[in-house]
Amino acid sequence: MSAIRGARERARIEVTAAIKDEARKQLAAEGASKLSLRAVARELGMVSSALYRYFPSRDELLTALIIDAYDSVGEAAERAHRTARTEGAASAAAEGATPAGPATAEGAAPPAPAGPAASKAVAPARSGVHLGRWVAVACAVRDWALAHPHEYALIYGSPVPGYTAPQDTVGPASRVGLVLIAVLEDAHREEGLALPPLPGELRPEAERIAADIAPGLPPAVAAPLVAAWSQLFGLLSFEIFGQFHRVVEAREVFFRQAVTELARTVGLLGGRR
Amino acid sequence: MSAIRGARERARIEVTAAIKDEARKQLAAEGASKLSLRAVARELGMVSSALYRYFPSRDELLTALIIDAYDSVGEAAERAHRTARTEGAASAAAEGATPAGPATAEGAAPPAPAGPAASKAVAPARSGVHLGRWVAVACAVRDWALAHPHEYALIYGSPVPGYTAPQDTVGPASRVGLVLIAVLEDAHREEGLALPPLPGELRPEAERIAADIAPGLPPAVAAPLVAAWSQLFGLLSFEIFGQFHRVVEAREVFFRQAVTELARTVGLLGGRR
DNA sequence: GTCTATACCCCGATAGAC
DNA sequence: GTCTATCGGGGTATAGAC
Repeated sequence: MSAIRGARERARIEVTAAIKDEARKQLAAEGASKLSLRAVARELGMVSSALYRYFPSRDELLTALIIDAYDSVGEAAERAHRTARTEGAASAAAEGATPAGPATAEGAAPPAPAGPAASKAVAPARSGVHLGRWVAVACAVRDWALAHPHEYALIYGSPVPGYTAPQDTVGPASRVGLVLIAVLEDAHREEGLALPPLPGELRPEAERIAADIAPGLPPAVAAPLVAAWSQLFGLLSFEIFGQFHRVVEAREVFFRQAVTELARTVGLLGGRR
Repeated sequence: MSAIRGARERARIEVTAAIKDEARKQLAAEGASKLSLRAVARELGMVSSALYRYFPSRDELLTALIIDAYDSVGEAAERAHRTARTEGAASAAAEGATPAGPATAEGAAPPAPAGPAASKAVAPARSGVHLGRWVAVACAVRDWALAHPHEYALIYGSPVPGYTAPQDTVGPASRVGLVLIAVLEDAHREEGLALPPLPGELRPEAERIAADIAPGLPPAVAAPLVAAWSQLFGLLSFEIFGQFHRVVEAREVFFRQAVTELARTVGLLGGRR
């Protein structure tokens, strides 16, 4: 009896997955606002009314796709973070503040550690470990976005008109942000952060943000972190949505550099101030 | 005879405008991918086939809307730039580097001019005039976006599936970027820029970008400028598309601060390095 | 849980009369 | 330039038999 129920449940799960897979394909071809249960059913060799046993409406299917997408990019970010935290622990420090792979600084001053005396061992204050994690997470998000542009558009592009995301999406939606917060919290605890100046008029808002989403971070960092979070996706959206067409060609190196500079705004790179 | 032709042309222009207005309304209600000639015609009391005399296809109507939107935001940016350039010439300098309105720094160090000796008159190098223009342009774009969220989504959100923008859109699409370039070129010429470091691996790309879009700027500034341009729209997209929901509350002050920091990445604020 | 059938909508695009 | 009529699609959602 429970075997039967088990089999049924398994079948149900498989069909549900097949529906979502096909729906993702259609997302690519037609866009979220034109996602159609009928077309999905047709492609699956089912009849449209059968789908209603799995998703009570088109919007519920859309919600499932949105949650899956947030979970997918969130998991990519978390995995990159875990990897960078273990394997990268020793190696990143050697790379210094520019974890950019083979060819490093050539014509310009390399990003220097905090103090005016830039000898490497002088202080543990800016090892580059956390910057490396920051860049690794950002690159993981970018890789995900390039591999899943339509799911990216679904969650970070224009909202689907007439559709309002239910509460279930907010948890998955915050996963990438939580990873960025974790990177900064580690850095704050272990090495300290180069606190950006916090103008007085922003102080109440910064304190509210810190209290709400990152109680472990100083307000002077929490507010810039939210800004950097959105700016990271600004870079990605312009690349994915084609605004960089005929403007930026060496996309990856451009991205790495921009994201490294972004790290400065949240105190991960030290420097002046 | 020419009077008749004039009247006809006027009527044609008026009807065309009415069609676009109604289409913009539908953009808000249904989204770009569902924009429908029939619905527009219905709402206008016309019959659908009549619209084909004005727009040969749905995509042509979409193109017209996209061009209008780019022109609209571009003009807003240009107007803000002009205004800041004339009226703000004297007043901005007095404000210093934080052109934020009434309540300025309270609890944090105010953004200081370049050198270690921070007395105001020591050098003309960082007057704040150009920073003021930068912020003014950014705020004008934001005001436009808040006033026209659906047109914003049309041009800076997910691309419309199955639609490819024709060449006619690229001119209007670049207007905002050109204003940002103009701000930096003025600053470069008049006061110099605090050149960000340019890692060697980014150098060829930076030189290409500078040559292509901003021959008047050093490559070390041109590349960060493109990044800042996309990041500016990252801030806007997150605000317009609702990602800041329950995260950022004091949107305007948050934006001004983020955009001011963005100015630092393009050498408009001076500071370390 | 899947099927057929159905009610009741939508769309882009064109032909041809006026 | 606007109309009617039409071709040939599309869609959500439900009822009721199996």
